[in-house]
Amino acid sequence: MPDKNIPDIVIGRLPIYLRALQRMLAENRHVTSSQELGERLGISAAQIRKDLSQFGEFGKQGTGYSIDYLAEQIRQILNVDQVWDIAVVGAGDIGSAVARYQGFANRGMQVTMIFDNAPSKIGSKVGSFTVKDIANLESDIKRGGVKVAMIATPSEKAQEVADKLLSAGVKAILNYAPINLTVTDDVRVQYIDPVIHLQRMTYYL
Amino acid sequence: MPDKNIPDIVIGRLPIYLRALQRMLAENRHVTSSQELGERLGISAAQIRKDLSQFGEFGKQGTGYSIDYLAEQIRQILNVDQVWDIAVVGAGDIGSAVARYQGFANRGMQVTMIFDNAPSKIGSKVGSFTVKDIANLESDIKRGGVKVAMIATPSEKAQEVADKLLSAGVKAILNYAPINLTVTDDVRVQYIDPVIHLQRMTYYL
DNA sequence: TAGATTGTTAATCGATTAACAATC
DNA sequence: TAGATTGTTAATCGATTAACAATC
Repeated sequence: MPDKNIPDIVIGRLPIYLRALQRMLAENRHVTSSQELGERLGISAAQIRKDLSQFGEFGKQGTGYSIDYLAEQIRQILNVDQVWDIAVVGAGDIGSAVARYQGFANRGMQVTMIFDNAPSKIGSKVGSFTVKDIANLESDIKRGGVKVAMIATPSEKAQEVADKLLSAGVKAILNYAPINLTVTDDVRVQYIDPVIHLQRMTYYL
Repeated sequence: MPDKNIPDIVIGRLPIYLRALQRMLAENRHVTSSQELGERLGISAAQIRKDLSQFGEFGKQGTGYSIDYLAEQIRQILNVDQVWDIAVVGAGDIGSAVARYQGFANRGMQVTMIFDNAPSKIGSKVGSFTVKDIANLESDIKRGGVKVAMIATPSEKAQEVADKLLSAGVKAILNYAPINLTVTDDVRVQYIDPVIHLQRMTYYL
């Protein structure tokens, strides 16, 4: 069954499973079980088995899952058995940190370009990248065939940037600006706002 | 009813509502409705009314919600009508970006200290902060009465840092290291890993 | 008053868990 | 074989939505 409309909440857990599996591999582990994985992640074993069963049968009764094999299967499901090029828009503190971030390696992502609109930044170096002029955003992204972008501009510019990204063909946006974006429904948006996470915790303090 | 065990998923939406309300205020708006808010956020009006009704009656039939008043109520619920001091651990790209981040202002959070273990960084400046020695983490955090921290260290150090934070009395941790933390259950943890968000989107591409 | 929108109830929908036969 | 763990079904649990009386 290639695609029987999997709940998005299940898709959301797959990257978590994958990250844990890659961590286990780094610890030189080769086999795991839904129970062990669940304990590490604070998720029930039944839920992990149910989630995985949406996509196929990846385990063996009695022994569990081959970590290598399961990781590879999840990578294929998530389309991260390839490497996605990412454009970063905004070369301030956050954009620069993200462009230099080492954590994309081996996880199917790589930053390939970074844009800003400030003359003082255009042409300067951020890590190994030369900051590009945001005026060329659409043509550069189109030429590069880039489908994934991260917005790290001030809130006021974020929607405008998003509109340009869409017309350049971007289909997935990770938005660091603390504002909701309006996009066409063939485009995915995810949000990272540390304050949202922090406020969610202070309720309990 | 001060506390009838509100679902965590409801708590998780309150910061989103608050952010949208503050945005509306910045646009000089003074009244809104569950319908308008829902359209902006992609959430049903019924859900917003249901969520809010868990905490009290904040609206007026026929006219909707006073944005100012509702924002203030949500701030009180989330305990962000005060300002929480935050300790940042790790003065690399991410820790430095977070320490300098302007987005905490008026949202109940402020960074007050940043730590690292590298002699080359200790004593140097990150924004207006002088990087402190991680060796003094426990005593500095205890003395400051800090309850909220962000971890921006390499994955290998994150659990060790978390342990120290707990013994220093920290009760809420926002973890940027791509690894699951184990903590006692009086402590809240939230995670930010851009790759998790990106992989969640590439499934659909 | 007429129109609009809340707060809340009941119905629906969807997600999680428990349990177990199958089988490695 | 005996023990362990999967994949899956059915039962439970919880969250969302629809609908509407109350009322501004």
